[in-house]
Amino acid sequence: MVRVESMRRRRLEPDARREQILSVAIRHFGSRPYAEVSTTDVARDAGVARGLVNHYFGTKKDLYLAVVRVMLTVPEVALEQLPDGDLPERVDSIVGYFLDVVSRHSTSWLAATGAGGMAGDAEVNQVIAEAVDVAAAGVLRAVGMGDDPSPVLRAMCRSYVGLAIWTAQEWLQRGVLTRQQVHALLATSLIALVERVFPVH
Amino acid sequence: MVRVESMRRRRLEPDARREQILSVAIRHFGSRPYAEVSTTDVARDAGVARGLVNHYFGTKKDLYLAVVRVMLTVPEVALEQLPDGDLPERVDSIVGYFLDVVSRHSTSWLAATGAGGMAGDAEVNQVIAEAVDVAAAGVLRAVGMGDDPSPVLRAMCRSYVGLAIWTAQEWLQRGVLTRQQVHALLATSLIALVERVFPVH
DNA sequence: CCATCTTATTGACACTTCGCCAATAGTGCT
DNA sequence: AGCACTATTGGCGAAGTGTCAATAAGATGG
Repeated sequence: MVRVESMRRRRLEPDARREQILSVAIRHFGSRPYAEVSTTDVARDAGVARGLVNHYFGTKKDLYLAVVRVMLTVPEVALEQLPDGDLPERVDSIVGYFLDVVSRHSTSWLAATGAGGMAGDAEVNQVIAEAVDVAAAGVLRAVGMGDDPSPVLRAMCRSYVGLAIWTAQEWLQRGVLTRQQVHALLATSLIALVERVFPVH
Repeated sequence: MVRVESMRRRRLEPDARREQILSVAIRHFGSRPYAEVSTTDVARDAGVARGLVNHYFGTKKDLYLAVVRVMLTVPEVALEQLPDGDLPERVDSIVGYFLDVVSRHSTSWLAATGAGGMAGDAEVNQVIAEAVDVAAAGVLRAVGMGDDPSPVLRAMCRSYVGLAIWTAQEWLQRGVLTRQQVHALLATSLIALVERVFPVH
């Protein structure tokens, strides 16, 4: 039952060890809220003394921040793809791509955007806010208004990203909406914003 | 420096004591995330032994649940007011009322919907979900679709409530949008949903 | 192949917070 | 005044976290 590897101390390159601990932490924080994950759990599953976790990541919150950063970098790269065509097509494309990414990494993504038990903390909020900002910029680019957008426009787009996040959570956690319905809701909402709200400001 | 009242033990009716502790807890949880509030803080500010907090509310999470429940009951009653007129008027009315309530109780309300550091917890999520459900029902009633709504319709309306919450946070915390702009965004979004998404399903 | 040096890793200590419970002491009643 | 009820206290034990000197794994040089 006891792993043979744990019988003897094993020395790894700092980068490798850090990566290993991080992956274990991702698995834990992705499946249970912040308060229910102890650094002892992470250390045990990594086959490592608890002190080493602090040595590499500092405090527990710092470890969580590293985890959230990894979880949120996935959606960011997804928005780099720029579609062509008229507005409805581009909106369809960006919404579809968003739903693809979200459904593929559902558990970790839900945990990250839900800020599994650390919402309200200043640093965590900032990391999430930055990711939302990147997503909002991607949306603006997709609808053809990405060139030097005003702060107001960017703020409104952040609100739309909030709608997308909420709707995705509603979709994946409750399971009463179909993907088509979610897609329709997000697409028509975005079109309405672009046509009837953004131009005024 | 030392309060005279604390020199001598003071005996209160259970209801009164519970109410007093709860109000102190609301003030603390409303201004700081969950993890940064200790039951010792609450007990000290209430002029009471820490054990008494547990005696009245059980665990710390239970205390937080009681706080969130109080914070979220305010918006609920606000949605009971039913306006008359055509769709744009009714939408304007419900959005305006929502923004009134939110801005009036901004700090506590933001802390509650942001789940100040306890998101991901099952019980906390359920309390918030119930409040969102009530709000969604109010929105459906306001737009004249409140009679026996389908689960799909209710789910979509929960998404809209999510947009409203998110936008309100953007408005009150970042301060880049004006109230008029927030109002316009939420009103036209709701109208678009009612006219172009809800009918299909 | 052994001695030495670097540093990744450990284990324990101090501190904080939380839930629990027997002991204590207000407060009304006789 | 004395008594009974129970609101309230204070301390104990468990769990978690951050820190740091001590340890040993593995590379390096002779």
